[in-house]
Amino acid sequence: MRTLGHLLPRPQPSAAAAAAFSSSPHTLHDYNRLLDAFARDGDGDAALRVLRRMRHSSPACAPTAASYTSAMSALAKAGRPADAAALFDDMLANGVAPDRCAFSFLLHVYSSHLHLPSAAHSVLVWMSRLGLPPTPIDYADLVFSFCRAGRLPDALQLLDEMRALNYPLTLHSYTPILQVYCANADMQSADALISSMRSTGCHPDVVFYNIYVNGLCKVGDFDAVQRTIDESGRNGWVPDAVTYSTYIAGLCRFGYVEEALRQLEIMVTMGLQPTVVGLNILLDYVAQDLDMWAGKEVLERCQELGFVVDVVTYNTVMDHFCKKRKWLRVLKLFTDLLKKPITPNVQTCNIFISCLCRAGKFQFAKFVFSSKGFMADTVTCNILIHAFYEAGKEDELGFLFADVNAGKIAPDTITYNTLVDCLFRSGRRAEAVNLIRHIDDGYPVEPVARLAYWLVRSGNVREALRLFDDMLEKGLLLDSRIFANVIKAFCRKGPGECTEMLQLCSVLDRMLGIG
DNA sequence: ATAGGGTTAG
Repeated sequence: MRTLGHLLPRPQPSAAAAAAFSSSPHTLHDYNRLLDAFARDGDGDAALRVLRRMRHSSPACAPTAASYTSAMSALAKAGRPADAAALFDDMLANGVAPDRCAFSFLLHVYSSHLHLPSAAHSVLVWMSRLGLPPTPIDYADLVFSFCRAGRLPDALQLLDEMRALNYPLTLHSYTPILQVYCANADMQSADALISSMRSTGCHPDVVFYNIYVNGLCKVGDFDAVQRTIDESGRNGWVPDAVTYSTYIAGLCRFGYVEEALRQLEIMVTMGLQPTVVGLNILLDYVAQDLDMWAGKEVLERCQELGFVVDVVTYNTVMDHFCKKRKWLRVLKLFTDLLKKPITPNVQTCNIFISCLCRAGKFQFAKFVFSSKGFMADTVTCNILIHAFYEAGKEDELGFLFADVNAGKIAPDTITYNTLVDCLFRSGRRAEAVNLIRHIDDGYPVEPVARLAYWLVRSGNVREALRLFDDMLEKGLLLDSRIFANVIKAFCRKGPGECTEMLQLCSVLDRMLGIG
């Protein structure tokens, strides 16, 4: 293995780009088809170029609302939703009247991409006033957006407005509401929602019930799950692979692995294949309890049963072998994976690097890190720091910090936490303090809290106080997590109880600015 | 034909 270049997905050449070069569009229809293709590809720049060309070619071919909407779609798909929203303003400035689709798309961008439900709501009001009635999808988009923003009352009010306008309430408007109830483990409200829907003739479908089943699983009410599945025929829906996969994953999470495997059999005899995701969760949990690795290779068994596996399946299994210190298994899986039409992702490489470090193969880990085509990310960085410190090889980390200093890898909170822990464990107290003092964002809470813990535990209370004083002087507030760690550290010093209550109290007074 | 449903690395 000389290069890992083939590990990374290559950007696909744009079909639309090819079309653009092979034939020169002249009519509006041609241009709009081209824009549609760029929208599918998510090529925002190309779409903007087409718009410019339409305006400036001779004879000019003025873009219509449909042209702008396609270009907005291309920008949104390219991860540039703000540019998409700005293009709507361009359209207005160019005297093009937006049609219903343009408004709908703007609403979608505000609600789903920019997470601005209030802005999306004003689009809804705006288009309604212009006599362009919002579609059920627009309403569902907006309900979803309110719910995701944690604004359930606004979402419910929107449903009331729809009822007042005699607007048909679709399943898609109810689904986000159910999600909120389930996320809050409020299954009573979920039940009430379902009965009120049924009474108005809106019957939930599989997806809706799958969300409901997921909610029941989260609270561990498996009797209700079984009941829901048993009554499905009467309620006009058919459980699918996701229903069972959700059920099975839920059972696994509560440790009912035997029952999970039983449900897997039921599911297979019903002619349903587990979804990849469901299979991955199952493998993840089963691996912890049963020693099913010892016998037959699990992935081979999965393939015999015709189960579809993906990169996450491989990652999951590799990680479990790695934790069980079966290095050769991991290596075999990794090389098997490279032979398959499955593309490894960053996680695959990170699991592999983590495995190499645990196995003590630091040179190999470094080699993979610097292989062409392997893009190290923050997690890679954190794995390496932890592993090299653990092995007392921190002096060899230069290769990593070179990339961090060059801005190729951005450290995050976990990086700083890890560094604080590692520096302290290797007796480099001053370096740990220095690190935290010089982070660009300025004293991030978690690393500071960790540092405070270490300082107090190692008897350097004065050093901790100096740190807090500096923070207070800079106008920073001491987060409750910092207080919690200081208290924890003091109370850990003596067996059972805090032996230095007076000192703790005076430190807390100082932190509160009352000492 | 179209929106909404589970998962992996530190």
